[in-house]
This record gives sequence, C-alpha cells and structure tokens, in this order.
Amino acid sequence: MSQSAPLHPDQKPDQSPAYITTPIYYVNDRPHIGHAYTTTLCDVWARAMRFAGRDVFFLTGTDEHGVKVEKSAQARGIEPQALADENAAEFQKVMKMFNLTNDDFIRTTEPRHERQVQSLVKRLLETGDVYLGEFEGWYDEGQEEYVTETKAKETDFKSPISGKPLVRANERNYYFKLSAYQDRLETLFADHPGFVKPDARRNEVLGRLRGGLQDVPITRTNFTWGIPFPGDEEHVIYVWIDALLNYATALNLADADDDRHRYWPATFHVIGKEILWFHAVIWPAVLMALELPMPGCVYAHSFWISEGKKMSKSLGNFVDLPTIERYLDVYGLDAWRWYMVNNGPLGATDADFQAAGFHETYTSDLVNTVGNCASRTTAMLGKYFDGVVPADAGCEFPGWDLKASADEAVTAWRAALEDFALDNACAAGIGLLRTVDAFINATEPFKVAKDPERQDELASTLARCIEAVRIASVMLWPVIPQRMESLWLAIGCDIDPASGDLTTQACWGDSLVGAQTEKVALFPRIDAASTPMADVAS
RNA sequence: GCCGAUGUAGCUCAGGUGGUUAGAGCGAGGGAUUCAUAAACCCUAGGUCGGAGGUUCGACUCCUCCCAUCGGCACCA
Repeated sequence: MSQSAPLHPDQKPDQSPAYITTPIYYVNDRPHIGHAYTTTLCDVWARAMRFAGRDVFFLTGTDEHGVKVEKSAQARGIEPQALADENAAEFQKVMKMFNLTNDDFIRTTEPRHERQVQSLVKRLLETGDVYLGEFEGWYDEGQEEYVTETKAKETDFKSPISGKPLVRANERNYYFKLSAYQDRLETLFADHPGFVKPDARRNEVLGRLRGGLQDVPITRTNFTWGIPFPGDEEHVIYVWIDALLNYATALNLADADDDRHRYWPATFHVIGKEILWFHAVIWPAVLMALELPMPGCVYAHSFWISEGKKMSKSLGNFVDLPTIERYLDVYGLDAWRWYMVNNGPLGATDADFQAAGFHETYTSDLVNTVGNCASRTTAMLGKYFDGVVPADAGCEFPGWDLKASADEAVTAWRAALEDFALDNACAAGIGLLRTVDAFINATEPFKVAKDPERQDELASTLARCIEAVRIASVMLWPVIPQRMESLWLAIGCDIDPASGDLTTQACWGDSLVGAQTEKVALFPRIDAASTPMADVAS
C-alpha cells in the first residue's frame, strides 16, 4: 500500500502559533447556551489546530466591571468584587462542564489586566488618540445612566423604569478618535475580505462604515466600578474598551517582553453578532492607534432561539445551565457538542434549539452513522478475523477507492477549518463514514466471508474500511473527543492528539494491520421519551 | 424610522453571471435484507421557490413595492 501524503505533500504542516478568543462574558448574566456555544466552537477549533501541530492559545474569561454589576451588588448588599467572584466562578464551572481546553481565563478585575489597560490607555493618550471632550446626552436620573438618542425617542424621552422624563445632561469625558481611522478601516476591509465573517455580517459593517464615524467616549464618571483612568481618577474606563483590551492583556502585550507575545494577533475572535461593531470597527481602530498587528478574522455567529421562539425568562424557554446539564446526563457531552456545532447559528441566521431536533440529530448522525459504521466494521473484523486487522491484499473494487475518498475528505476538512466552517469539517468526517457504509453495501463482505476462495477480497475490504474509519475518527475527534478516544481504544490504535501529528495520522496507511480490535457501540440508542423537554409554557 | 440580513418540500438547508421535468440531508410512507445499535440499502413524497407587480421569448435566480423574522443604529457585553 502506498504511503503518499494526502495533503500538501511537499509542504510541512502549518506549525505557526494560533490565537483564538471568545468574548469575555459579562458576570451580571447567568451562563446559558449562548456562552456555552461560543466557547465550544472555539474549543473545537483549538483542539483541531493543536492536533494539526499548531501552537494554540485559546482564551476566554469574564467582563466584571460596569454599572450593572455595581448595582446588582448594591441590591444584594455585597461588594461588586464579591458578586464578580461568585459569577466568575459560575462561568468557570462551564469550562469544566464542557471539557473546554482554554489556555487561560482572564478576568477584567485581575491586577494583570487593570495594570495593562491603564498602560495601554496611557499610550493612547500620548499618541493623541484619546482626548478630553464634552459629552451630552439623555440622562435617566433614576437609573443614573445615559440612554441613546434612539432609545430615548422610543420611550418618548421618559425613563422606561420610573416613567420620569429624561433630562439633558453633559459631562466631560475622554474620547477615542475613531473618526481619524475611517480611511484606514476602509483599506483594511478592502484588503482583507475575510476580516469579518460571515459575509452578511461584513456587509453590515461596510454599510455602516459608509455612514461615517464619530469619536467615541471611553470613560464615565457616573459609576466607580471600573478601572480608573490614568491620571484622572474621577473617570472610569468604560466597559467596552476595558473589555476589548482583554485580548491583548491576556498575552501581556503591554509588557515589554513575554512568551505569550508570539500568539498575537488573534487568528479568530469569535463573537455573537450583537457585538460586531465593537470588534469589527472600534477594536481594529484601537489596535491601529496602538500600532499593533490586526487580527485575522472576527467571526460573528448568530443566536440560538428556543423551540421556535426567542429565548426569554418569562417564556421559560431559556436554555440555561441546568437545562444543559439534563441533556448532558441523557446524551453525554459529545452529543451536546455535536449538536452545538452542527445545528447551531454558525451562519448569518439564527438557529432553533429543539428537543426533538436534538434527538433526531443524535440518532441519525451519531447513532446511525458514526456508531453504526464503527460497529459493523468492528463486528466483521471480530467474526471473520478474530478481531485482528488483516493486511490489505490489494484487491481492486472498480468504482471504489477509499484511500482517495479519505484524502479528499481530509483536504475538505482542512479547508473547512481554515474558514471556521466547523459544520463542514464535521460533514467531511461523517461523509467519509457514509462512504464506508456505501462501500460495505456494494462489496458485501458479509457474503464474501462465506466463500473461502475469496479471503483476499474480504481482507482487502475490511482493512480499508477500518482504516477509513480510523481517519474519520481523527477528523471527528475535535468535536466528539470522548467517544473517538474510546473508539481508538477499541480498535487498538495509538493516537495522541496532543502530539500534534495529525498530518501523519490522517494519512492513509497500514498502521492498524495486526491490531487487536473489539466490537464497539459508541453511541447508545436513546428513547426519545427521555429527551429533556424545554419547559415552554405553551 | 434608517442600515443590513433572512424568507425554497414537514424540518435544516444547496441552488456562479436568468433557460429543458427546482435539488440534498433528516423525518414520514412502502420494500427488501442482515455484517451492524429495529441500523445501512432501494423506491416514494409532487414544494405556485414570502406576497404583488415589472423587465424578458423565458426568472427561484434582474428591478420596484409590500409582508414577516432577526441584528445594528455608537456606550447597551
């Protein structure tokens, strides 16, 4: 059997550092499916890239400042930091629940972050990109916060909470000179069409960019729970600049030298579509001002809705942590990750979380395809070869070339990951298994086995099936790591994703020949009745 | 209100630059079979391609208007 490499035969695999981030999550919220989703996407990509040999840094964390946290804490009679600690712990619990492999968890109240934010803001002050100016707007005295012109108009210039009229108020604020970056931003978007993905989101940004940019205030004085502005401590650095800079401070970028600098800039900033503007426009402008290299891509996914409706507390269809835990109990973590990646809002439209859909996806993809294909292949090896993988006898099966199919799948898988098309990466993996199924149906090894004259044919068929299954498992591992690892155990192959040798592992070969295998049932069939139903009051 | 996106079979979606009977997966119905987790396989389902106009010999694909859903509209993560 030839051992030619399926991908970039002449090139070494890309071993450059890679940096992927989630937004930092606001501690005033409780973790829910949205947080789990974004973080899981990043985890899948990070796992795949590490396996592929890249030096990956995967960051997530919490955003802990701001008026809302201050008020929530006040309402409970505790210090803001205590509230932040409590909820940050809740978010960290999520990382454990989903077996996420983030390399760091940054909190904006950490000294390392605060110190660097001050230092970076100071730098902006020195370059003239931050200046002291006057801010005027509609102020809600009851809520002690400014509301936007649009919001004010919507509520007829009255406070939505107290009903009292909004007042015109002003204060001195530090501004970021966003307007100065209009041209450079346009150039950025023109030169890097992939800077914002998906395309629909990019168009939105471009459209709004055409409308022109105004400078943006980056400090507040109406609350104190935040990072003091360097040199003018009455001002607190406003949350979004505080928050955005986490991507830099986690890598100690404000410090002269650090090991983590090699990860900069981000390969992907994965975010939800609601914070696109900050990431696609303000963030790059700030980086330009700081003279830091631009990220490769801001990937803005859409939202989950639940059972056809927007998630809301009053509807009771919020997919929160306890709900998710029920799914994990019944279906297992891998099934949850598979559903997130394959049925989620990776594209421009929102995705619907449906209990029935979850069960369907689990059954058709994982039980009937991945599980069943592994099962029938290992069963035949057990029956006809006592579980020992035979050598490929080199028989020809016109119209079938599993090696070529595997190579194609791996190439497609790689391309999908470059694009953050995680669902397509899954499709490449599972597609190869469908091909194996079709191959078995066409060559009928279970009939061939009855004829002692056709042992070569039988060996050729099953050797190729199990090798294709092995390669598919490599592609599927980032999404369903637990079950793929049990598969590896069952087919006696020694694969360690941490070794970064995916290129070797994804290569068609005969490494399994002689391996002792046993029949596996990777994904148990589950009674639809035990699917956790959303508590939708209908 | 403004900007943008989306609206194609029950569900999730494909459908460069307009052109014979509009596709796939899942589900559903039927069939056949056993290597396998009642799985894989075969056949079937006839959706006015959101609505109304228009351009054209001809539009799902171009234009206009309308409707529905979603995001943003600058401090709201």
